[in-house]
Amino acid sequence: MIPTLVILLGPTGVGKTELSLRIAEHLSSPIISSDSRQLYKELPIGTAAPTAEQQTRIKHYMVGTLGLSDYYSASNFEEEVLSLLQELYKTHPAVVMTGGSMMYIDAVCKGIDDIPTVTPEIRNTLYTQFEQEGLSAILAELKAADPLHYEEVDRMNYKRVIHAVEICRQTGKPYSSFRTNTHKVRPFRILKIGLTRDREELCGRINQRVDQMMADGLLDEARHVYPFRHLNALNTVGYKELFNYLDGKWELDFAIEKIKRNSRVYARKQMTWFKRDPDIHWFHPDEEEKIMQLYRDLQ
RNA sequence: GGUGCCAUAGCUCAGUUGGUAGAGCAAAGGACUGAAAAUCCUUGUGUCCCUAGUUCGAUUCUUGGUGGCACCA
Repeated sequence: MIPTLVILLGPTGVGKTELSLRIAEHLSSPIISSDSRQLYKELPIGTAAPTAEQQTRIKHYMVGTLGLSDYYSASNFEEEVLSLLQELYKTHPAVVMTGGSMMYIDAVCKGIDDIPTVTPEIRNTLYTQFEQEGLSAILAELKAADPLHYEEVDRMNYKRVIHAVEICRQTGKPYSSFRTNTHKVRPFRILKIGLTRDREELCGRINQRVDQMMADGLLDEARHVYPFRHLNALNTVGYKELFNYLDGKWELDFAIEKIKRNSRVYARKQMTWFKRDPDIHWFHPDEEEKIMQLYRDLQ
């Protein structure tokens, strides 16, 4: 009997958490979060992480496990979730995973190439160079060290360009030589459930949820992590806007409006990513019965 | 009531020495392999507030309105 990974995915605010609890109850399954920001234990409100009450109802994994300055990546997530699943499948025929971090989901489903982790020294050196000399010098280095990737990469996207050069410097080999583009085979079945709502409905929910977060104390949460605001973990919708308020640059109402807008922008980006995945079965979050039926049909 | 300033894309504004206009944000679409709620790319026709004039031609100058803001009463 091949175990199943039931993945509930969709844009932020669509209603994944609520539905995941019910689906997990039907399947007697724990829940793995595939959300790159719910991992941080200091951000429960702004990331709409499952509440203590919800976590009592269903055992959750990959929530609140990291400190803000901990290094983490999609590859770490892949590795951690795969070994977690191996354990869970000993006692559960199906496990639910839910969250909207597109790349993390893909890392679990397809795997990502084995690329070394960049040392902080190399990263810092390159970013200093980027600030002083601009991107063109780094692009020139990439062209020499990895002409193949130079042709392929989005040369306007400094993060991608710099990362490729980081790998070249660190390994002495071209970045492209690490990219095998292979789709790893998993020892479990994957059922991808996409949740969607029409735009107006989704926007309404996002706005309402942001107001609720503020009522729940998001501002205090942001204030609490404010000293660490330059960390990547805090380059996050809901926090970066409130930091501008705390810096005295924005009015509070304006910051809240921005959080709503940026959440909508994020939701759209998520949909762009998900749309191209033909394996996703799309449902409205209310269609719990249909989703369960699809699961049963697969067994 | 008087004087001055302003009225341009959904929003904030730039600009046209008179030849019907452009940035940022938003919006829409897209990319995405170890920082991904990140990062990046593409897409801008709008009675240039209304009216009358000057002019070959006015969104741009002039007259008179209307609305907003500021100051003076």
